[in-house]
Amino acid sequence: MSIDKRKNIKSKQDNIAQDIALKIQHELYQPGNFLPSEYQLCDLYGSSRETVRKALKQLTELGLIQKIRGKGSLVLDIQRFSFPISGITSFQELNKTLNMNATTDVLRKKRDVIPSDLAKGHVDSDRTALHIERLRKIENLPVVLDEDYLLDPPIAEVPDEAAAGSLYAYFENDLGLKISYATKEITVEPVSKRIASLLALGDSNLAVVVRSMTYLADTMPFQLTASYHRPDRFKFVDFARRRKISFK
Amino acid sequence: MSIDKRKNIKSKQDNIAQDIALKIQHELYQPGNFLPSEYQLCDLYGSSRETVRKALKQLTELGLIQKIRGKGSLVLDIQRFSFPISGITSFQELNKTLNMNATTDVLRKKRDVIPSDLAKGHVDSDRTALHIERLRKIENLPVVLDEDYLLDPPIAEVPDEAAAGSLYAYFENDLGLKISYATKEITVEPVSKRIASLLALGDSNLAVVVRSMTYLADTMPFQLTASYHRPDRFKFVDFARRRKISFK
DNA sequence: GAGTGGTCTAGACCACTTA
DNA sequence: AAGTGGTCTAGACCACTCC
Repeated sequence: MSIDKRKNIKSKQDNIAQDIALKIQHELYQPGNFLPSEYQLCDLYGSSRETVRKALKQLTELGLIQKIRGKGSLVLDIQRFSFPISGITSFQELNKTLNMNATTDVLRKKRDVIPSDLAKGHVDSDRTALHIERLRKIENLPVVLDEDYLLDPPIAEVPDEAAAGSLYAYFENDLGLKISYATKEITVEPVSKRIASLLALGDSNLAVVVRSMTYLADTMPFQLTASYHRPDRFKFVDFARRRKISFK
Repeated sequence: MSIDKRKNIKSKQDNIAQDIALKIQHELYQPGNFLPSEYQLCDLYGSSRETVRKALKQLTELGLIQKIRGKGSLVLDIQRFSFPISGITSFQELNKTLNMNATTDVLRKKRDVIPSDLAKGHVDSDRTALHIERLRKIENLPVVLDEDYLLDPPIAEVPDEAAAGSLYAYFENDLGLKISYATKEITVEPVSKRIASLLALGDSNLAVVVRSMTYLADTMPFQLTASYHRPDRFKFVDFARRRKISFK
């Protein structure tokens, strides 16, 4: 049994899932049609059925397919709404995926104390972190103000290019961090005059605030973020499955 | 089109997941501690390791645990947040889980044409559906106005008790429908005077609008919903994991 | 009855953590 | 070295759909 043990991080099931996902995206498999059966996929990828099924599970969670017993795996029509924005996806990744004409102004990159509304219940207050403030514009209109606070272990410094580009690419590819999960909270709140003016809110002072805390695979928190969105440009799209676990 | 009215029989992995979830909720397994190892859980539940692992996968997706290679499955501290509201959870289910003092006024239950902003891109316009309008109050304050449109196949009628209580319980337990997934979209928009007055918005006319489309396991859509939330009472909490699949 | 997905098993080998 | 989780396998049996 010759097994490929090069630096490929991805598992067999991940490669299968990625391959099918791309075929769906490029419409080799089209919405309303069924994927090849699991046994056929076993032949196609030279793997066992459980491995194929784990790959299909990922596509199911993403909302790309729906499995129907006795029939097959139906490709869903995901084109109608924007792509699964849910999960953990950075602005820069979205920009590339959706081909938005977006720019980023880095307004600040300094060590600051973490604001209490962000630190609350997550990390010690009084703790300092690398504060990166970025204004996102689309078609030259300000739409999002991101306030990131990066905790020192594990992030000591961030190059200017990474701040202007994709922080996540820098963390994952250059620092080798394993970003694992995040908690997110969306509210609508009045904001300071400074923020209102940066977002060009006009007479109103209401913004959509997305506060999130992002963790590494070893459960170490490394990023606290507050994103302030213009209400009229804010849109959150989600795909969700009904859970089988209930809490009584 | 026969509708399966049998009770859903839970699989072994579901029972294991449910059992561990309850033990976490009741702090038999506490945040910061590790669950018994997978092999120990095999003994405990008399099952194979893959089955135990599928159960743990569910808990991982829910954000209840984080698996760390070489160490074990760490129980996460989810208490700080409201419970995972993400997924598909009805107001009534939340009410029970969180012990809110909530009431529901059914304002309307009639067959209506589906509004175009909801039907758009999902179902044919001009199609009629059972329209249920409900005002949700917490501590006697209006917080959410739900506009539900239930498609006729598969939902012909809804008893008053179900409308006032939990629609989902009626669909799943009485009609035997298998609710499977939903797409959701959150925006902030100006609303009509009627809605503004029902929500007691005062001088403002901005509400948070959550539009969703819910589907059955056979991909048949059955529910279109627009929920109008008072901005100052709106809070969306989410747990998300980094996806391994990328779209280039 | 043939083909599909749903579940479960027992075992194997690997990578990582800890002592 | 022992214990943990990560992955993959080959096979089994079941439930459902469609002809």
